[in-house]
Amino acid sequence: MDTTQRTDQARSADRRRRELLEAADRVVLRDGPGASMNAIAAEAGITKPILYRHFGDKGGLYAALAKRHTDALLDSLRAALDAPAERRERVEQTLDTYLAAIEARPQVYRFLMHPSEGGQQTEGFDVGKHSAPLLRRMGEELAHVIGDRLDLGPAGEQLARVWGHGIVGMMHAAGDWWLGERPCTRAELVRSLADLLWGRLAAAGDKVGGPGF
Amino acid sequence: MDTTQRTDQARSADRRRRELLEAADRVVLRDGPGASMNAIAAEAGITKPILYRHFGDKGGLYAALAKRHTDALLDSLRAALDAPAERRERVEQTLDTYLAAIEARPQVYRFLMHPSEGGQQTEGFDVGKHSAPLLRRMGEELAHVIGDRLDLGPAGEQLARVWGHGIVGMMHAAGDWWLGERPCTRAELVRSLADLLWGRLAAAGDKVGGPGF
DNA sequence: GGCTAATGTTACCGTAGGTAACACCATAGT
DNA sequence: ACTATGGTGTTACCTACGGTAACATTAGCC
Repeated sequence: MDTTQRTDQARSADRRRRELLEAADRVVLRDGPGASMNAIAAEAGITKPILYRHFGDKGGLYAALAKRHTDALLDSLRAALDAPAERRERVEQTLDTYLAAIEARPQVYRFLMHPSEGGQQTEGFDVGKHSAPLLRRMGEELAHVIGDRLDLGPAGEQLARVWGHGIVGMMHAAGDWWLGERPCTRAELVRSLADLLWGRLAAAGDKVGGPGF
Repeated sequence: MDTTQRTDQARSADRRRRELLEAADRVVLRDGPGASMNAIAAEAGITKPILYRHFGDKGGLYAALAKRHTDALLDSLRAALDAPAERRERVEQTLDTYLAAIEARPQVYRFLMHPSEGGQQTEGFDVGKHSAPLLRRMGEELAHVIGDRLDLGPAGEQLARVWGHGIVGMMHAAGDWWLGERPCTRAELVRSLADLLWGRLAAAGDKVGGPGF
């Protein structure tokens, strides 16, 4: 039958695709985001044109690769965001989940955050099109949760989006810096960031003798 | 004399270097971060090897280019950070200064934030080495200001650093998203972010009937 | 058997980063 | 005046990578 045939083919192609993605994963984890298509093909035991048939171009491959990890991380974050606990606890859990993930697999993190892509064709200057999609997705996700659960008045929807992206950016930048310098434990970092979100910056006192802040 | 000679040569080389950087600037602003060394050389009216003699490699050129813009932006931010006003006002001024800068010249911003470099030589996986240096420098700068002026107790130094990088990340991510979607005015964005830093997330009430947050 | 289609290959192209080797021209030293 | 030096500039080349065209090979279906 036509449909079963197409289904079979699709299933086979999907399996192959998964295998290729796993090979690509290994190479990217080993060689970093600069991994070449040749290297990936070699790891998969095949040659370049096959990769191109499956993924179109390097951007396609990397997008597929990123989607897997992004989805996985987003699932973890959703779980933390939905845990039954009070707000502060939940915020800390979410921060910790993210930081634990990037700590456990810095290569994956680096790959996701530094796409280094951006086909430079004719487009005039599409800022925003090139930012790491993971950050955007996390920001939107968080915005959704905030907007759903918090009563923020008339402009609450917009406020939630700003906060979603802002908090994600805070988490990301702090995590990136922390991963590089390791100046404190993960728990301390989580506490510090939660303190920041809880307004401790605004509440802190000026240093005696200082010019004030 | 030897010294005067070397000074003369150095002065000439410096002038040339500045000219080359200005040409590179024009090309990068026109063609985006993917601008080729050939294109830059052509714009400067010379050929590639000269660029390489002056800057070593593309990373060197881009680093020099980035340093100019980064220094300029940091100066603006320092001014806002040092303005005579109360804390909230100063925070808003700083946020606004940054956002006005990226709004005025998105190409420069895009270039600074997306180095897209990372010479893929043998290095094993230096996470943090590849993050945009601008973010790091802004984070350190802010950390310094916070640590200098706020009384944050015994672990204040470390807290200030976390907050510095965190706040800069928040500003960056929110700005990046805002620049792409333009969902509100700059002033509204500034207010929303300042509200977030002032603990409004922690203070907001749960939505009626929701699962709480 | 013969058609189609997927899977695989080799061999190639264009472009970009980077370099080697050579030419030009000023100035300094003798 | 004649050379040596050092900066400026060139052409021509190498390598590596993304991407593609054209050609084998094998499997299933009529």
